[in-house]
Amino acid sequence: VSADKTPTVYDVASRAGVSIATVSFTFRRPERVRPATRAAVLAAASELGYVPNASARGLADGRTGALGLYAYDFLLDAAENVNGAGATNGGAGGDAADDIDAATFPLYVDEVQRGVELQCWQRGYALMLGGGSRTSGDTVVTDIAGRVDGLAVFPQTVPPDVLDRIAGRIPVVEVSHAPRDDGLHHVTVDNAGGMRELTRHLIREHGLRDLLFVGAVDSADAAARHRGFRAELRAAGLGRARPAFAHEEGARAQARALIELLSRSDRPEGVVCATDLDAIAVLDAVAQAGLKVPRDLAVTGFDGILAGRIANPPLTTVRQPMEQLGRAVVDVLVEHVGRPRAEPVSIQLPVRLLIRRSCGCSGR
Amino acid sequence: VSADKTPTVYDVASRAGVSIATVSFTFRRPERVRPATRAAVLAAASELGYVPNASARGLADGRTGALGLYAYDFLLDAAENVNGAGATNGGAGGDAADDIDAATFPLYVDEVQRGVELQCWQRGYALMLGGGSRTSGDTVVTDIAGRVDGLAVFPQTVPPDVLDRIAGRIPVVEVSHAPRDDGLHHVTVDNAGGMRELTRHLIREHGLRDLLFVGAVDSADAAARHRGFRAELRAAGLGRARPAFAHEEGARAQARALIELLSRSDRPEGVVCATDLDAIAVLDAVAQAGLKVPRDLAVTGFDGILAGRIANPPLTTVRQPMEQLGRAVVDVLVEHVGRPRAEPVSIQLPVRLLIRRSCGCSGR
DNA sequence: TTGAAAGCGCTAACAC
DNA sequence: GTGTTAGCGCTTTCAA
Repeated sequence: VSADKTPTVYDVASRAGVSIATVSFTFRRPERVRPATRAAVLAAASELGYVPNASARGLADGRTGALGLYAYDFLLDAAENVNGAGATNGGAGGDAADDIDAATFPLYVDEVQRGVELQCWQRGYALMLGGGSRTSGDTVVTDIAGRVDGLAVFPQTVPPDVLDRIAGRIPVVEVSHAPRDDGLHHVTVDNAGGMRELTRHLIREHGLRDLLFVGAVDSADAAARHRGFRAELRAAGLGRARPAFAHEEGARAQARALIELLSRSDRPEGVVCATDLDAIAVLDAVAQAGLKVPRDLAVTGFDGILAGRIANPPLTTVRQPMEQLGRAVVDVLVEHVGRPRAEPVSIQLPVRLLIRRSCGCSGR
Repeated sequence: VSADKTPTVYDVASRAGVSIATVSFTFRRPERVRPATRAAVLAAASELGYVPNASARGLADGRTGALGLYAYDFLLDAAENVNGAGATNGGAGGDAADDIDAATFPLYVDEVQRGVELQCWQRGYALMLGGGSRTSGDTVVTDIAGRVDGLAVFPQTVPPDVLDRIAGRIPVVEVSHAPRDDGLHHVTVDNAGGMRELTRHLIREHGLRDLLFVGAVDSADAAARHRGFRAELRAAGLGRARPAFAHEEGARAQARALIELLSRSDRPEGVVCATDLDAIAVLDAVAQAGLKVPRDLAVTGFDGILAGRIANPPLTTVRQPMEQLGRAVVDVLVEHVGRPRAEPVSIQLPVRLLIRRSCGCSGR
């Protein structure tokens, strides 16, 4: 029944005895084709095993019907970092090598990605996932930008000028980043507010006064959290906070420094971390320093990833609505398809305090 | 500097004072262009903010540079099913509503997908994720098939005739399905062998003789597991096994029936499940029947998902190398790009027994 | 080394 | 309601 080449509209048309326009209409605007004709076309298509070529379609109508998410090498990075941190902590312990490692998956980005996927299906879009590594340069993100109607990127993942160029072509949203005047759309969460609430909990409910902030504040998100932390200290009259602790020399060096710090008699009463992953590393350091959480000090995270929940003790943290974040990203993109340089939109989602046990509460 | 339309090769060419062919060559075969010319083109491209149109490229050279993974509505389905089963079991318990639910994510498919992603990046391909729901019909999968150079699908996700049609156009691999004569590539694991090993463990190490198999055997995978189970019983001289237990009326009905069955005095000594998710549901039923695992009976799973590891007690199971599976899928696809009707390839990956506590062992 | 030109498969005016 | 036809932006012979 079939030729050797993959069938096109022309093949279907000639087999059905109609023009290619009619074939096209049959698929795009069925109601404009007489039922009998439509049936004939469909029959021919099915007999030939016709599969429309999306490239051709995209070229012709200027839309691809897909949204893009640039994943960078977060996944690979994450795996390395976590291993480096020696995160064998966590109540679940480590199974044999090839068992799933909750400290690696799912992470924050994975949950956001899931939200993006779900919402894409719902809005009738396909999702183009692109992944780069540090070595792949800008070609990958540009490449995926060339194949979608809208693109989502995580911050610090793509050079600003590259993003700007892409934003001139399709809508771009920067996930999880405070609005800034870069012509991109932004979807983020209330980092500062969440951190204030968490810090307040530590101060009011647990009477802690000497708190240390741990984690790099190199991203806008982390900076906002640090800001919220300090603001709340100030509000409580605890102005003279220790400087934020972070070690650039890598996870191992940071761990050592942390252990050293915690072993001193003037160790803080609580450690407030920029992320759950940071907190899990701290939990590890605390254990290595021969101390117990929350007995000897409180430790808190930020994000609400699974690893924090199965950590030992379970991490008190601030939960980000990651799936919602992902869904919101898609909504913004879909709303702006075809209008690349439209007025940038900013959405901020609320966060929620998740009281577990690492702060000293007796909850779960 | 810029016009209002997104720049094309023509714009770049005219700005650089060359032909479009030279622009194209500059990107595709830089070595064939004189350095000075190349530099001029690159400069023009960058000034204009040129982003190549992937649709046009795909149309012209017949390749999209992307691989596809059709996800169906596994994710949505899973969420529903699990909730329906009332799987509030598991040691981690349930946090507030918007916390992550380990019984929902990551599941088997999520881990495989992750392997697919990782390997796609590595091989220089983008990944097109398509998701359908029962209502979306075949259009979605056909649509994504039309935009990629190779497609991976989970079994029972796409009607055979649709798959066959697609396979005539691009290579298709059916993930996690025993080879069958359908012209598709297959990547699967040693389901029967893994289940035999697990069953043997129960019989030899724990002296169990009255084992019940729980779970639908409607998929080839599950069928292979059931086969392995029975084979091992037979080998141990325990031929008269109970019939496999599964309830079509939905998770709730199955739970009720299970509780009823377990409450009887002639309850089995062990329940061998087709999947971890099944096992977690059984754990739940056991608890509701007022019994304790493994004291009153053993329960085992299959897959090795995270939820089983943080279940209470931790699930003894057979771990599938899911990430590897995903990577293998990509490799097969990449190897066959451009050769849709090539000889089908079959790959079977080994599995590994994961002894935890639900079988009665004292391990972790 | 570079340019001219012929498509790739489909969509959407526009004409009939 | 259906057919004709002009592109969509890029790749790739083939000539120059």
